[in-house]
Amino acid sequence: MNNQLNNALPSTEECAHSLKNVIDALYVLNGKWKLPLILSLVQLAKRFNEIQNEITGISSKVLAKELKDLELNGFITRKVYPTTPVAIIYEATDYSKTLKNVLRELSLWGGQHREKVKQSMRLTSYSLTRDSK
Amino acid sequence: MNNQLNNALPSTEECAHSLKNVIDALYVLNGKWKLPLILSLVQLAKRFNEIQNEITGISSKVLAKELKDLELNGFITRKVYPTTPVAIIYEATDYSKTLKNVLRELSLWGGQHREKVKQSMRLTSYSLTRDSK
DNA sequence: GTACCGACTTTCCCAAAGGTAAGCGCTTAC
DNA sequence: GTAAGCGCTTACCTTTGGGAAAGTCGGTAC
Repeated sequence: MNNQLNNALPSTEECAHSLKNVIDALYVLNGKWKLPLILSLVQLAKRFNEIQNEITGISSKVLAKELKDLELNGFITRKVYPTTPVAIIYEATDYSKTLKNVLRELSLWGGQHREKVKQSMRLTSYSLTRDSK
Repeated sequence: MNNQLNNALPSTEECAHSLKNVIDALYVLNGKWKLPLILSLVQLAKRFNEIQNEITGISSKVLAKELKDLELNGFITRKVYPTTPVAIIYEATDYSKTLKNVLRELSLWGGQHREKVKQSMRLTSYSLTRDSK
């Protein structure tokens, strides 16, 4: 028993578990677009073209494939509203919403990270201008 | 001003920001192995073969490439200890540690997700045995 | 001097991800 | 009846990821 207090160092098994958990999570959330898509639809249900406008850079082919994938895995539902013309709305399921904390932390980190990259870019271009003169 | 209280609905720009943040984050954390590797090394600095034993499934080629990548991006450092024989230890930088919250949430979610998948597998195999009889 | 370990590198190969561009079936607008 | 918008699909191609297996280079142990 090397775990006398609850906040002692995590045991080896706990580490292995969290490693396995992360690997399992990434298995379904793999690729460039799944998390951005889920985030976009958790914020607001949208139609195909609206998504494509928001997530700049994704092609219709890839978007269609990713949406199918997300639906199969229970993250979103595709709803057809019989208006004229029909409106096809993709909306996040409750299961998607269990990712909220993950998305929040990832967004926070992404913001900080961009700042850090900007910093180092400034330094790089500074040393470049100095070196090239 | 549609934001009378701090906890009002997030504005459109805020949504767009968080989307951009997540996309930027995934740009450096892409692939199957980066987050698992960072997690493993944040828990404890290790040598090459130790990592390969912990992250089962990764080949030495891919591991070498990912480690180089992570070093270039400032997530880990490669330290050579002049013992005999030399020990090469990969350790997480402080910058890696800024990912702690992301990793914790991802691990938590991964654990829940595995439970959910197990559940649905049980249901599927039940209906399969019923259908096939 | 031969065999083994650690830390890779190299080669070869395959599959999946993803980009580009065009097209299609339907419907409404003009 | 022609054009435009929506929600895709298809075909083609390049890039990337990644697995298997063998090789390499400097140790050290015997």
